[in-house]
Formats: sequence, structure tokens, C-alpha cells
Amino acid sequence: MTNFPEQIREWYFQHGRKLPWRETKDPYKIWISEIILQQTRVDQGMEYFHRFIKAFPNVKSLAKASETKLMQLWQGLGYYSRARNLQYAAQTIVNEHNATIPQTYKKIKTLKGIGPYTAAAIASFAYNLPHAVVDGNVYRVLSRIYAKDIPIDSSEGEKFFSSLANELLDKKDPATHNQAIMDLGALVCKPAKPLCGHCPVNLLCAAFATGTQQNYPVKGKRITRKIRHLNFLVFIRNEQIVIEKRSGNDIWKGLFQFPVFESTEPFTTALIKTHLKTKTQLSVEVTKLLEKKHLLTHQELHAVFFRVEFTSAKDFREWFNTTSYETIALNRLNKIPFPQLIKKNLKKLLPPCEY
DNA sequence: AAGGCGGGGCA
DNA sequence: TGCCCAGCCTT
Repeated sequence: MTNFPEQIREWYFQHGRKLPWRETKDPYKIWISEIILQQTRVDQGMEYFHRFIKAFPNVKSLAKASETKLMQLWQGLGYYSRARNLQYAAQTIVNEHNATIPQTYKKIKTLKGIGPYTAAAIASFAYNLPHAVVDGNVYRVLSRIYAKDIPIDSSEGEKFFSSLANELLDKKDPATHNQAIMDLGALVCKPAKPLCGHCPVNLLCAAFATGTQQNYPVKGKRITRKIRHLNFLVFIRNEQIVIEKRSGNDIWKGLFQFPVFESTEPFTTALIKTHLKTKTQLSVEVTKLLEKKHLLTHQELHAVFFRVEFTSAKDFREWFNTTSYETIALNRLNKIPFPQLIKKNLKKLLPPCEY
């Protein structure tokens, strides 16, 4: 296996991807790209990267950004805690590191949102330090080459593949080596239908030798989807619509939504009406606008949108003043960061209007 | 050690 | 539909 690094290095120079964050040694840009690319495909993250760097070209501008602006730039990318942690880390860098990104693996890893993978990525790409990256690509490549049955999502697996990756690492050029093994995973050693005929290390691969590529990597945990029923209430008055910001330890933290009631069973229009009457002591008209099933990795959301109308403006004001909701003009809705579930259905939910 | 966190692409 | 993606944080 001694020539593994040479083989993938050679292959990388010929077939590797040209990516904007590879054209620079600026640790800030590399950091941003790595956070965006956590659990995110390169294609999906590309535009976000450009917009983000344009809006926040350096650590200081990111540190002092408004939360809304931040979430707006992240809107649609998912895993929103990444954005909040990113800003938290930027503030740490400004306050404790003189606005300079730390230059050792250990110090980099103490920053919020930076784990073993991202610390190794920044350390190697920006400073050429000898730390092997271990991401989904690396797990797949190494587990196939060695036909290793240890589940990659166990602590034993993490330890095994991390130390293996570091043994194989080309210490003379860690940056290129790390890029090479990840590109090999992304372009050739793909999850389904790997292109083993084009693989520079197929003769070293135990899985290829036995035709068992599909058996690797081995995973232990199963994903189960939790079913939730979200009943969104659409209140509109005088070209204003009621919204609220999501908080707590739940999905979409920091994004906005319409007032919502969650239920264990589907809610009907009548149930919503009763529910509101108990809660507000006021009578309202309720009409169902739209039903949508929305899948997340770990949750199956059944969303129903209801239009709610108070019989009088006075009632609306009295009710509204007892809540912690906000209102926003309909024509300013595009400034508000919403989850994709809401963003994608705005046109169907609202009266014709310029948004 | 386990569970939670988005959204999109692909077979 | 299920799996995967340049993973990490909290409990």
C-alpha cells in the first residue's frame, strides 16, 4: 500500500476538480467553504459560497453581521446551526485571536462548529500541516480498499479510519493528498456504481478484488423518521402578515414561520376553529389553503396551512397584542429567512401581489 | 454513545 | 422510497 499516496496524487493532478476555495490559501475562505460543505454537496454549496464571501469578505465583517442577514444568506442550505456557530467562532477569533485565524490544528478545533474533519481541512489546505481529513468520502475509499467491516459510525470505526488515514497521509504535501483522496471518493469511488475501471488504485483495493464494493462502508445506525403535524396559520390584514421566529432546540432555529400549532394527529378546519376559540375567546373564519408533506432526513412533516380571518379589525388587534408574534408587510416577505417548506409555497398561500 | 439537525440529488 | 453528501453539537 506504500504507493497509494503517489497513485492518487498522480490521478488528482490529471482529474481533480477545480474549485474556487482551492485557488486560495486564505484561511478565511477555506474555513467558510468547509463549513458550507459539511453534509452538503459541492454543487449545492457553490453559489452560497460566492454570496457569503461577497457579503462577508473577512472575519470582522462576519463577526458583526446581523442575525437576519446571516440567516438570509444561509436560507435553503439547511443545518442552520452551522451559520450561528460560524458567527460565534468569528467573534471568538476577533476577540481572542486578534482577528487572525489560529494556525495549529488544536487551536483551530477549539472554535465553535469546527470538529476533527474541518480542523484537519483548514490546517492542511491553508497551512499545509500534516493532518489527514476523514469525511464521508475518505470513509468510503478506505473501507473499500481495506474491505473493513468496522461500522464507520462507531467510535471504534472513527478511531480506526482516522489513524489509518494519518498513516497513509503524504506528509510532504498534506494539502494535495487530502484533496486527492476526497476527489477520488466524490468522482470515482462513489456510493453507488463506483467507476472502478477508472480508479488509480483499483489493484490495491480489496473490495474490488472480491467484487464487494457495494458492501462498504458498513454502517450501524439506522435512520428512523419521526412524524410531525404542523398546522400553520396565515393571518393577513392590511397587506400585513403575522410571522414569528423559531427558537428552542428544534428544526429551523433562527428562521421565521407563520404561527403554528403542532398536533399528534392531523387537524381539521373545524378543530383549528375550536382550538382558536378556546385560546382567544374570539370567533374566526378558517379555511384550509394547502397541505404539504415535507421530508427532512430525520423527520416527516405533515404541514397544513390555514387562512384565519377575524370578524373585525378590533378583534384582530386585541388578539395580536396578547401574542409575541410580529407582522411584516407582504411586499417585504422576500427579506425574511423562511424554511424551504414555507418559502416554496408562498405564492400559493398569499393573495396575488408583488413579493 | 446516542440523538438531533435541512435540503437536494440520485438510483 | 432510501441513501448519501468536504460533520458537529448536545445530552
